[in-house]
Amino acid sequence: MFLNQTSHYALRAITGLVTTGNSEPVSAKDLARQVDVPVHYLSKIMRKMVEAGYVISKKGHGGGFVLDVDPEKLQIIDVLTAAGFDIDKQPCVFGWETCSNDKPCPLHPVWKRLKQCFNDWACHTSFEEIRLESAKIEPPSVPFPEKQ
Amino acid sequence: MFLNQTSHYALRAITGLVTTGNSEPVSAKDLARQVDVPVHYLSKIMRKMVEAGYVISKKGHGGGFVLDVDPEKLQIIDVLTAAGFDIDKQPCVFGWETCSNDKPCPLHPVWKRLKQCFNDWACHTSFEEIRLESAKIEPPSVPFPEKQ
DNA sequence: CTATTAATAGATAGGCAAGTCTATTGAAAT
DNA sequence: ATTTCAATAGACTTGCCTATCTATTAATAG
Repeated sequence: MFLNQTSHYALRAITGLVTTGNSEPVSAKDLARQVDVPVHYLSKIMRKMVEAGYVISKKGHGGGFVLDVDPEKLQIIDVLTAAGFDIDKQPCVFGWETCSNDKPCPLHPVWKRLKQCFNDWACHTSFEEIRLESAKIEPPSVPFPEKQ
Repeated sequence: MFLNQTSHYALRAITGLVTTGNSEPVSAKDLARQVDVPVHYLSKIMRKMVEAGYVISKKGHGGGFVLDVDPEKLQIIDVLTAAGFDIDKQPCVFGWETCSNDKPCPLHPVWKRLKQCFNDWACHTSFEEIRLESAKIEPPSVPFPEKQ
């Protein structure tokens, strides 16, 4: 639910980098397989992460992507924003152009509560937390079946 | 943000019915104009609301839709569900088929928190509350400009 | 009865996000 | 130098949700 495919993929990709926690570059190909995202599509998304400064990309032989931030300092909202998500740009449930706190649509107060709740989650969940939580987790027996 | 167009429209439509609070049928045409949703599309959505038993439809001259529940008893989740939304069917961020509390994906614990938060909101917000909140609100000077 | 209003059903079309393909650039290894 | 690996760029295609259109059914008014 929520968010679009691109945002999901972005979260997956960064989670992938964070949990492998390697200083060696991970190629788009490998990362794509690990987090189950189409390679070329992932590349595009990773470009955005690079532009946002969360990841460094190395071209050529042995190249790939390396995380370039302390997972402690990286919140979910950062990745979503880099992927193009903007909570403030999200129109209210009614399509009123003028909808705002001053001129709210009928669902505004209620909708605002949900937004607030989402925002808290996105702003206060770091990838360090995700790393720690996922460390407890055993991956499924065949995590990402090789595609031929 | 969140949810799809259909869910948004459903919330708008029911909000429209609740806030006019009339026992007279409101035609799809009028409701469509009021809440700014394409008529035919709205009709399809309203069908679902009828099937769920939240609305009664009257055909023919003077017909339309009438709310058939106490707004107090109608929660946002009910309308979303009737519109086809199912929070449990929503796949986790990683596409793992097996993802569950037992075999969670790396983002599962964190994602679960968001779902919980959404769920609380959807289950504990009634249309009576929406009605009350929206009663305080003045609609924009030209709420829904007539289309010609 | 007939005309008119309105919901319903199903088929069809549109638009945009998602995904793919091809070519290019860049870096390392041999 | 040359080959090979890998990111980048951008054009192109696909698929699905959204929206529209047409015909049908149903109910009320006169």
